[in-house]
Amino acid sequence: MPVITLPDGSQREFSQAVSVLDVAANIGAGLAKATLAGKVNDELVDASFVIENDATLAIVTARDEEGVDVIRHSTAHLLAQAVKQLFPTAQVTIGPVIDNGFFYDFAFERSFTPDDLEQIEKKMTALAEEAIAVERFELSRDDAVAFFREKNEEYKAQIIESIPQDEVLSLYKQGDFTDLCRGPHVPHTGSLKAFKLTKLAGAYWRGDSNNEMLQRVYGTAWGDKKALKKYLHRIEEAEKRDHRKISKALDLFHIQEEAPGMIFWHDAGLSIYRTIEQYIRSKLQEHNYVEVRTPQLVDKSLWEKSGHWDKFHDDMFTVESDSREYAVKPMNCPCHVQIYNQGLKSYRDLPLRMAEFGSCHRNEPSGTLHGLMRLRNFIQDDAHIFCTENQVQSEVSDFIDLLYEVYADFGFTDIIIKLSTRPEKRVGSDEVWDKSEKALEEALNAKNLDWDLQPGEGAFYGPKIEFSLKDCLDRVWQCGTIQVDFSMPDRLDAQYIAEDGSRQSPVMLHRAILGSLERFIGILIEEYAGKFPVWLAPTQVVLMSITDKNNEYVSKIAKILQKQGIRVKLDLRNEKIGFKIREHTLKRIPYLVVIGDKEVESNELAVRSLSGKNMGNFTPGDFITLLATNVAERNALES
RNA sequence: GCCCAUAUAGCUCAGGGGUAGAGCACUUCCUUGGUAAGGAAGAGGCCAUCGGUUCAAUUCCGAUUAUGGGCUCCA
Repeated sequence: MPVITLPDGSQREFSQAVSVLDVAANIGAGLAKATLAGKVNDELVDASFVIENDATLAIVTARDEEGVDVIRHSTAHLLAQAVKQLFPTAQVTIGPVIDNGFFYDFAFERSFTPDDLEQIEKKMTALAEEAIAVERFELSRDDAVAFFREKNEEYKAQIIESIPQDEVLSLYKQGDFTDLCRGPHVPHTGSLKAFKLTKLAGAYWRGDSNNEMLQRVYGTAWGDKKALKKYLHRIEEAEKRDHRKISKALDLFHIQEEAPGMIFWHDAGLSIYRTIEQYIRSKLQEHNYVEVRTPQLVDKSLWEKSGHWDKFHDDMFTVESDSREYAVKPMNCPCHVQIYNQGLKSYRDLPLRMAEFGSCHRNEPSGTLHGLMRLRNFIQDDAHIFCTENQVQSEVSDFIDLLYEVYADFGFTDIIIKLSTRPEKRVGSDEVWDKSEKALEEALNAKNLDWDLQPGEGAFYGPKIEFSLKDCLDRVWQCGTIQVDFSMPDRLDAQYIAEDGSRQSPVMLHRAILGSLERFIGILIEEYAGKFPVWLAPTQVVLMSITDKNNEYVSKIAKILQKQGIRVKLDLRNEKIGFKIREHTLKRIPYLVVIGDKEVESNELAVRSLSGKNMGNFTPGDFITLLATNVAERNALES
């Protein structure tokens, strides 16, 4: 006689064991129809799950986030069923739920084409309309292996073989298609009404690049058509923020075939670049860093000594000259140690914080290049902190504070933090790794920050914290980082004289706030959709004359503004004012100033914001104050 | 590096086995116009590169390079 407690606290008593669906039907026919799954005692189960004893139950429908995930998972199965029907020799592998959708990986003798994708989607729609029942059953591990081997599903069999033998596995059968799955799933395919296959891609079997490549089909699925449409629209809007598109429109930079992965910065783009660089420089000064500059080409022997050659020589550019081999620097740290090594250092010199806007080249694999986000040549706001072991914790802590201060100035609040610990291939003793990992972890915890652990993802010389930001399509890019390194100073003979007169190796902290300036600018462009705040905008003001009679006054005002360091452009063309406004609005200029006879007469400026608001007339002095305030406070543009 | 797709005017894109198309931008002329496109005329292309098929290739096929979407990698 189970008593079922519903989320609103009400209870229903049944005279015998009941399924989730039974309870839903008992509440109402409409709810029964909408039921996708249930949550019994907080555990997600199928709608067919039978409740024997007293339990709490929440009916899961497409209105619940979990319900939508069930739909996504079931749509992945629907995709696999459709593929198997259209291409019987294709083999299924895995098909998990991801953000906003799902994917399924297949092995097939030929590549799927975009036409296939259309066909598959049509077949899926047809199968969904049939409302095929989805039924769960169980098999022992060995029976499950035999089951899939018999169906020529070698990949599936292999997956199951890696599961412990004593486990009982659940399988889901819908018509002629059966898949291994933990579930839960929708009761029948008729619950799948709003999905779309989005892209084809390659993916390695078991995520290992030594394995063969499978074909991955991505899709999105939602509770109803409206939600699907909303999502597709959102993606469309996000794509408009793509930094490559905006940069073309705003004339910020270009890349060309002769220099893949390297940026030709145009004047407007470089203006943003330099504003950021200057800003960081002022922060470094505030936090007692020194700035240095080191060579682009350094003899191979230094990279051998630092350990980079061993691990990364394939990814380094080299130059030969006078029978010597040089490497174009992929990072700045070994060079910074060379500066540190000039002159004997005392513990009194530590911590020594050495910064460089260092231009680095890395021969990244061709398939990884991505606009400004992943390049072969980039400049980091790099620095190395040489300190004693006892100073590590406070240096890490101070750095995190500095990083948050800077990110806040750029308007970023959604910062993803990951702590990466020792990889398999590494240098240094376990004792040293223990110590460094603990130092990072404690610094994070002391600040109550949310972070994820990435075991085995650390650099070869030490653990690291990564600070990542998202682009317009929610792809995550690492920007800031701090890495503890007990090894390199030793390898490159860095030392200091301790209080007791002994020679000690300093600890080195590798750290960057923005990371690659290029990448950071890419993210900024997408974050702001090109509408840069005044302090960053390449052109802050455009002065426009109504007729050429006003040109002389406009030029005079321009000189006054320029003298205050304001980035001004003139538009004295023989065009209508509406035309000029449109053009500069499309160029995302923060302030447009209209100057006609009235303004010349009153010695004023008619100011219009990028958002189209008429801000009224200003005296030149008041307008300068307005700009100066916005720059000083790093205000975002008003919307 | 691997899988798939793409490459036509400065930009965004259409086209198609036999003189190459549009819109915007550009140039010239007219227009001096008060808050998101005034009008007219003109110029602009080795259709990414290299091969192959063909009487004929920008179009079909192959390779290369680059870009885009993923996968792997990212000191």
